[in-house]
Amino acid sequence: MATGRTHRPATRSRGIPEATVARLPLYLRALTALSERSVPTVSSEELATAAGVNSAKLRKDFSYLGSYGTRGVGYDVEYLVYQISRELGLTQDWPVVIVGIGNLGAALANYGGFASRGFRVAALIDADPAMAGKMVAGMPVRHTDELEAIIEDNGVSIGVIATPAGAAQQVSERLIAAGVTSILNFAPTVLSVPEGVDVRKVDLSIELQILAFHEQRKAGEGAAAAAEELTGPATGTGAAPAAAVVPPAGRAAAAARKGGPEGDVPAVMPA
Amino acid sequence: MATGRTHRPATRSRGIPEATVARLPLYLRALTALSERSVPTVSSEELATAAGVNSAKLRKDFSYLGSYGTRGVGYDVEYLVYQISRELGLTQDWPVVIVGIGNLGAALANYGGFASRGFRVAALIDADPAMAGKMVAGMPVRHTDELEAIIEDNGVSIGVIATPAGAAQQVSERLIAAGVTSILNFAPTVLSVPEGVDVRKVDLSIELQILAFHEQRKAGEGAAAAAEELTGPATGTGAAPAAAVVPPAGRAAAAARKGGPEGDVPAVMPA
DNA sequence: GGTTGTGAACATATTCACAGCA
DNA sequence: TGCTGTGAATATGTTCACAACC
Repeated sequence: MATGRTHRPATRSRGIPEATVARLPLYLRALTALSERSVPTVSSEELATAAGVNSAKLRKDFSYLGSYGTRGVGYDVEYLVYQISRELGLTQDWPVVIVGIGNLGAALANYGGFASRGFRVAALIDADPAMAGKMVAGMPVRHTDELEAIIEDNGVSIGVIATPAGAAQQVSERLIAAGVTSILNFAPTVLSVPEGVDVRKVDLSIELQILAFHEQRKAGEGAAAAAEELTGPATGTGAAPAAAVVPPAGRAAAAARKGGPEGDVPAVMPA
Repeated sequence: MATGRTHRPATRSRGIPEATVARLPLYLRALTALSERSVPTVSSEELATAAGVNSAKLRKDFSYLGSYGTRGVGYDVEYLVYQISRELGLTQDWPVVIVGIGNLGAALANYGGFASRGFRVAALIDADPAMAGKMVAGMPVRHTDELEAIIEDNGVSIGVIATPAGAAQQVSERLIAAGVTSILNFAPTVLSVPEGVDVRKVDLSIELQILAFHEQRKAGEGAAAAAEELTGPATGTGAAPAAAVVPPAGRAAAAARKGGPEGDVPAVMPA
């Protein structure tokens, strides 16, 4: 997901595991809710439930930050909120720009969670001259021509791309050239960026496809097992020399058998 | 991420690794682009570059699907498109409902990739009576009262939640009661759902926080290393009995030293 | 020669289970 | 007694490197 920042020596235990980092915001949200209800302390069990993880994982995650709990008691809510915020870099606030103010860009601009926790929308930018000057979420939309100036003037290091796929790569290049080093990409494209720039992507259709995969499994249950029988015992733990799951002759047959309900299934078979 | 579907025997090698499933849509997209350019075959190296992964990983991923390549040649693009589509369950089309037609819901409804690859928006649903009947993305918005009927009539098994956080849990319960078994949740809440229901979440502020974490690291570089010196050698591979990284006395000091630039840093320390 | 498919090595992440401390 | 913090065990994921094959 993150593109740059990959081949660090890894030895020397510096740094928190990526999987842990990805969960810290979850804990922070749960803790903030507790804090608002003035709950003073919380056990790993309770907090884990609220965050939707299991308690051993949570304790291990926290252990990477340091020993912030009290045995027999639990964690001090306020203190933990502070420590996690600090770890995530949310005690400073980060100006961000949103590029591409269509439906999605507007939704992001209006998103409350944006402004609250450490982030501030510095500018909304769109390539359409007709959009320039229009107010969205209480801010004027600015034209792409100003992109570089906006980033430099505001010291923006995080950019959000909500443009159509075709524009995303070029936008990312301009953002990076102007000083942005982290990008959140909503466009359905693989961005290619230089070493040291982090990219995270959010992709609706990928998420849906993953759900469809599991959904299909649920529906298939017995059917899938039956199909498996046809092709041999699926090589348990890999004992046999791993014959292809579907033998070459069976490929075309299997594909042909399955005439998709939609007309868009390619009928092309390999030569 | 996926909530249900966790404790399957795991033995017996059934199924494709989750990490692989998550990349299949990426490959599919890259392959579709090649297909549109009428490229007949592609090597693992080329395809991996297009999808933004490395080629060994891609080959291993494909090996879980079966032996679909030709040594010395590469993969047949059309054939692979078909195989991956089938594996993901995209040869059938999935009716989905979008609940919560605010800015985000509208953005999702308008999202092209939605309709194209195997998914069809069956209905847009909103709780606001004033929204009912309004046209969004060429479809009339329908009121929440109709939710159950819509799901049953259309055989919807995938629901997208784009409501405010407060409404999400209740909406998910109604969706599930009506027959939905997969949910894509855009609301910043942990949904609690019964066994067998898959939930994936997309959360803007989590993504931003993860970026901020890395961004802070970049800025801190030397500073972080220096801070580390103050607290001891960070227990290499865990030889010492793992003393707390910051000793109890140092905690308050460390926290106090770091006066956040913003005024919203909680000054509360644990008793 | 070129490229796949995959064991084996390595790396990361999760879970267990319990010692250690309040 | 209750709950944290963490080694050790396990599970999952990635990468290497090369035999098998076209």
